[in-house]
Amino acid sequence: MTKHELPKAYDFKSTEARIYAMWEAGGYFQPWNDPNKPGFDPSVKPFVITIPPPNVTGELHLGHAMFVSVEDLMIRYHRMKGIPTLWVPGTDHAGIATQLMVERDLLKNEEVTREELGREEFLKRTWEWKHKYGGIITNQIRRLGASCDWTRERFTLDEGLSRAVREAFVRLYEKGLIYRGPRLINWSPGLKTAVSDLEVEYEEEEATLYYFKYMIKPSPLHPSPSGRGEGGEGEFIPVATIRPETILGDTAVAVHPQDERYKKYIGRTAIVPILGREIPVIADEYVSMEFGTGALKITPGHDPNDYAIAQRHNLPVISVLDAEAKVNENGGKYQGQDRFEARKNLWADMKAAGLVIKEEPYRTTIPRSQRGGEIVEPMISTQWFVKIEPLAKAAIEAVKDGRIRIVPERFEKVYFNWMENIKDWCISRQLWWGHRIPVWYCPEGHMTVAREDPTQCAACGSKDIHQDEDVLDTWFSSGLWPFSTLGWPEETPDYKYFYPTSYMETGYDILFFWVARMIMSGLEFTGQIPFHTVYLHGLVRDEHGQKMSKTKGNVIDPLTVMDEFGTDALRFTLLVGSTPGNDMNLSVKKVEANRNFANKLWNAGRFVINAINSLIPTPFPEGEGQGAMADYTLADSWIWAKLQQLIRDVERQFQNFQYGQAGQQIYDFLWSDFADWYVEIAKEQLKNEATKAQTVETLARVLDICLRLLHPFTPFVTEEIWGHLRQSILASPISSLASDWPTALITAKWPQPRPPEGWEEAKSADFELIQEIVRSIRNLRAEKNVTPAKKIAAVITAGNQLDLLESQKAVIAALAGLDPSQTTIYQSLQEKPADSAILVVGTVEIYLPLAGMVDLAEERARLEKELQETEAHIARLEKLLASDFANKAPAPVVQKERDKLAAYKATAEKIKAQLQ
RNA sequence: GGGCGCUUAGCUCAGUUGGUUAGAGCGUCUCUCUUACACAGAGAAGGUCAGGGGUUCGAGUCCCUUAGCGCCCA
Repeated sequence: MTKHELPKAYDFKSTEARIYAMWEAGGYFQPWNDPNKPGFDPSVKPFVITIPPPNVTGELHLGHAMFVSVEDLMIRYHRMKGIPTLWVPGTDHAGIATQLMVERDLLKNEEVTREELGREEFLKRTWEWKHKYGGIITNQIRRLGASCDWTRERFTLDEGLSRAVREAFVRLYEKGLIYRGPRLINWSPGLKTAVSDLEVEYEEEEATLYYFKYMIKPSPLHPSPSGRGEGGEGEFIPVATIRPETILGDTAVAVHPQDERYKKYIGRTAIVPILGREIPVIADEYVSMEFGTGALKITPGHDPNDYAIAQRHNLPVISVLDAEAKVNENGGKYQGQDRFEARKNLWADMKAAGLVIKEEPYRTTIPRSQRGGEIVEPMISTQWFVKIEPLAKAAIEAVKDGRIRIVPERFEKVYFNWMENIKDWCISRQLWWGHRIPVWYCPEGHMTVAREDPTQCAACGSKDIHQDEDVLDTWFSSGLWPFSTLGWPEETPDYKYFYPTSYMETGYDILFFWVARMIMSGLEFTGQIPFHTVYLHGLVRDEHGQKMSKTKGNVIDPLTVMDEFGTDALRFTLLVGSTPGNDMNLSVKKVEANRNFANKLWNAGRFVINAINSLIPTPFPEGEGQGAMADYTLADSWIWAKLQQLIRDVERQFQNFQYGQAGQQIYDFLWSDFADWYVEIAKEQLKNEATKAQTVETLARVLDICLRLLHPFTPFVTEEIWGHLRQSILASPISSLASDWPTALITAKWPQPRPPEGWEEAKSADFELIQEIVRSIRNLRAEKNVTPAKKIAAVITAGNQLDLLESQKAVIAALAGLDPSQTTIYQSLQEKPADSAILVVGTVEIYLPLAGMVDLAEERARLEKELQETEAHIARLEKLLASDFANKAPAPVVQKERDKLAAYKATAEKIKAQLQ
């Protein structure tokens, strides 16, 4: 038996990797009830989370650290409760991000573009890239302590998941819920692909509003007001636009039907500047008379609102831009020019032609690509879409009827609002990295949509078929994640047992991207909800609430933080500093404080372990130290009662998703109650052979439970200490204490509260009196600058608390720095000691003879001040109790106030007597 | 324009069925290297809980309203 000394400070660097390897090797991350193994019991309900898959080529940021911390906490909690627990890890292929990264790399290192390389070669390179860098993020997630089942790790481009994607696509197609056609979509000219509505971000920016004349074609039917010429010469409608280049695609000018200024032009013909194309002037209620000039140019090919108007009026749709956002053949002499160049040139030409009215600065929202950052161009393009309404309807229902609960609840409203206004989802992307759309075309124009790659056209049998060039939106595959990772569409044992999953935990910023789509897909494809609870955490910001960004330079790298303070410190900070759905501000200072907490825990552990090791290895008599209350000291009883309350509180907080609150309470208990009070008293109790054994046992039990409660928050340090604790106990006379403990804390049982036994309140009240006495003495010592090392004498009158104080004399003396041999306790005194400072705590009076340090006048002043405060309380409480409060408030509440009043009155009496 | 959130100590934040002296960490000030821990211990200062109104015996907590900040959707 070796009892090597533990280091003075917790060394996370030498601990974390070793502990993680131990867990993984021990198979602890796998569910104990596994449908693929013998002895499986299908009747036991599992707890399951599928990880929100990070980008395979991504690197760890605080968003990852947050979700891993929260999910690992949920998983560890349920695992310790004895529930078969599965956390499925994995990554997604992140079509755009990954493709961009590989393209950039190719250009830099080999000076080739993907087009030069060709699709097949490019994909080969991208897979190479994935194999090389794909493990980075998962290893970083391991570093966070994630207890996920790595044997079930998935990737969205895996064979199985690809089959799921195909199955999903084909099923939707067969149901008529997928269609292909030209529609106005968001085009990213930088990425040269369509993106979905969600991938466009709108930001208010400085822009220019260009005012110009839409000339009305002269007409003999409408004589000119000036009376000159054939009529109408020089007439125009003033129009304003942010994007003059779209003039090239105008197919109408619209005015409000009631607008007196322009009514007369309705039905006439306007002339597109420079191009000279003739277009109608139409009336539409949509036009706002107040905005701009009150007249609107209609460009259905490049504006969603205009597109809607065009559909109402059967206007033609003209596209004037190509895939790179350069003007196409419809743009006349501007063909080939970039959209912004064309804007400049066209405007100059219009100016020359006298069509320009003015320009003015204007603030407006500009749509930008979430990925590339360039201005997104609404364009007509042939794409694949999911007809989303029927899916959304079912998804709304699932939340409305409570089958799915969103935490915090307010996000249900956000969810409904989005779902109810949802638009068809553009799922095709003009990328190469992703799931290629399973549709083949033949020269006859037939489409073959198939689960397996076909060899001929399903309609005409032509062998001359080619697959659609596009791939699917990455979110299409991640929407299937909760079930595709479990084997769907196969009815695998995993799928049958672990699906539906339990929680979906992620940031609120991807409620729509993911959670909504997962719910829709889950209901559609599996006929079941994919999870019953959605827990949304907030975003991590810097310490002043600013969004972290590279340009601001305020990014906190979780890896750096972990290097400096340890994983547990970071996890604890993220978990305790946040509340569900609310953003949190993270500062390195906080992480440092929690590093200190881990160290505090470590040292409390060290103390307990040393105490256990100091026990003489002779077993106690049978039955001793097994809960015979009479043997326990007041402090033992108190800490035990406090601990039971803590277990109850923490359990309640976990049930309500109040993890931060739970963590805070454990922190407070460990530091303030256990370390500051109980451990200090234990030091005294350990000196006494009569109380030593029970003290060691209490220390061990309380620490054990603390470690268990804390384990989901700070898994490494707790596992490490618990291991040492267990070893020490097993090698000690109290070995029976740990006889049913497993070998690792990760699977130790979650503490169960004991029902209160009735004595708790009285013991706690007694102990609190002792605490108050100690505090008041310490307070006075500090005030009088008595050095901590100096032991002083005391005379205490205890009144009816004589027995209590006698029994706690050693405790009071030790904690307050009294000399026990010079500390005397009486029920009452005829004559009060001279030259003493006097403290009054309820009915207890404490005389501290501080020769030479007590100034009588000063003492009087101090007591008078105390009396004043006490009397203020008495006055307040008497007023309160004389009011309606006494009749209307619940009896226990009133009684509590009455008791307080009585205590204050007693104190006041004592002080008054002292002042006489 | 619609919706949501936030505003509590110098800073960052807790405070979920309303219970009457509002808490923590960091920072500040005193004292102490007391044999678990100076990544610590003991003590102190610091808040009319954004403003106004209401409900209630009682409001940081519930309702209305104003202001500032932030987010989402259009």
